[in-house]
Amino acid sequence: MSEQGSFNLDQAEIDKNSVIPIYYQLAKFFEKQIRQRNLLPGEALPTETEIASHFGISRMTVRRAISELVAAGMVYAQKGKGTFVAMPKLDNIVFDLNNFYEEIKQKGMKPNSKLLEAKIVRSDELLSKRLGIPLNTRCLFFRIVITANDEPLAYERKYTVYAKQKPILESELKDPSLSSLAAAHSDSLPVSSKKVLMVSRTTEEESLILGVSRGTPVFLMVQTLYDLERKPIAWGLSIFRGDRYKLTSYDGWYDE
Amino acid sequence: MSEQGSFNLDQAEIDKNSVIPIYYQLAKFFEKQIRQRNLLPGEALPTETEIASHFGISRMTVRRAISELVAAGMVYAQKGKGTFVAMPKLDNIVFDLNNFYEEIKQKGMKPNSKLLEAKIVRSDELLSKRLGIPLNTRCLFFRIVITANDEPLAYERKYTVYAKQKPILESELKDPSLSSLAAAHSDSLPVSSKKVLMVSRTTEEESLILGVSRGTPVFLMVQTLYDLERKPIAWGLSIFRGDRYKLTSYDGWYDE
DNA sequence: CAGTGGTCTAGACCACTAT
DNA sequence: TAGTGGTCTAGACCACTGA
Repeated sequence: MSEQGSFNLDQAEIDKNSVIPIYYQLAKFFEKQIRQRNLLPGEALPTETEIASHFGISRMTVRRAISELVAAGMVYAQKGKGTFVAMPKLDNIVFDLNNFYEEIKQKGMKPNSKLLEAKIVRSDELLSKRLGIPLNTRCLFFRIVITANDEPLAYERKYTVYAKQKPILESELKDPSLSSLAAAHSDSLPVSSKKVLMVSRTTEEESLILGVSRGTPVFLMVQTLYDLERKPIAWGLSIFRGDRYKLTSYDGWYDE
Repeated sequence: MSEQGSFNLDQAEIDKNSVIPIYYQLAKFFEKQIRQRNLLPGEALPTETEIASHFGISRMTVRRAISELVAAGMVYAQKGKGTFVAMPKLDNIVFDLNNFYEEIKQKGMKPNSKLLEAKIVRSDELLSKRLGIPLNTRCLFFRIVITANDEPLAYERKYTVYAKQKPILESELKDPSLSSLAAAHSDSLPVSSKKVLMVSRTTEEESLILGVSRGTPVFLMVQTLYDLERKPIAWGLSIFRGDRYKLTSYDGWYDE
């Protein structure tokens, strides 16, 4: 008796001779069944032995498939009971602004970054404190504006210790990630990072560069990079226009 | 010849008769070695067969251990070459404000939430549009202030369709998550969620409630919950004081 | 070519759950 | 007790890498 809603193992098309691994095909099958609501939250999946014998595959392969779903948070397993479709976690608040460029592109806009300034500076008291370095240490200083369709979106200022005498390459400006800059120009490798997101208002300078009126609300992100010895080696400050930028996060399995 | 830095398989204390699974002990061992910098980014782990024979365990068990590290992003495997310690991803910008209460507690403060108002309203045009319901539908309306050490931190307004006639319980206010409210009071189950984080300035009302001057920059989070048919069933708006709240994100493996 | 990780099998024993 | 998921084994074959 396997009548859980409209779910049926026979709907699965598992090709044992495919180049695509069996466990992957199987995981995708269950994922699809859950997304299409043929398996509803709380319902039980067939048992591992049942699935294995149905497809004539090893139980270990079935387990590999199910563990993918467990990792994705779509099902949970209970020892001695069975495996069940999970309730989507809807109160996870996770904002991801990984692909700044990608996000802009996805909105059909043309991202670009413009270097305003790049120079070697001697660290003043504040910078020395932030980077944990002696006064007057040589540092690389960058100012960058990120635009979408030629409209300024973000303004970034970044500092990193300038130990090597390597020149600053044009290519480094295309995707101005602080960690690659620090890796290239500082003495040591960045291995950990701290980022803080705050709200703020634009200063006079920021307003001019972003083309907004003074005091406009903005996202302010401060990033500090550390080396193996837990010493800061780079520091950056990014201002994102609040009237143009927002973070979006989706939860749940039902996209359509 | 196994002389990768100060790393040595003999340092591992694997108890094959422990209740703790072997793969778990092994994964923790490698994790520790990486965190303690005995294995550095780019360095190779011993091969799977080497590890297996060293401890007298099956290669599958070794693979299970390593797959934990791969999932954690600490190592990556290359077919035909070997398994290597990864570079920490430092430009992932992932902000997580899951445990609002926990975060406040961790700072040694006393979190609390106070119900300002809870009533049944008839949906006006705007709310009807947001929730995709007819005009004048009965909705549950909440207003909550979250405080830390009696200082207001956030102000939340939440709406959900009020289909059942269940009374509003006091306990529902302790951890006022929109999804549990919607599950309890609307007709259907929330299965997906959209959250948008923006910056804004306080209105007159918000300023009074949060005890800040008008126009103070704030985080503004809007959450919409959807049911299985992709219809919105709840809507909430949260204002976080920008002068008291910030989002922090750490990357990398080296905590100390 | 030998060595690596990726997949898969057909068993096994265990702890746990429900009856 | 019977059935479940969790762990583990000792093999196997494959595709890929580098010399």
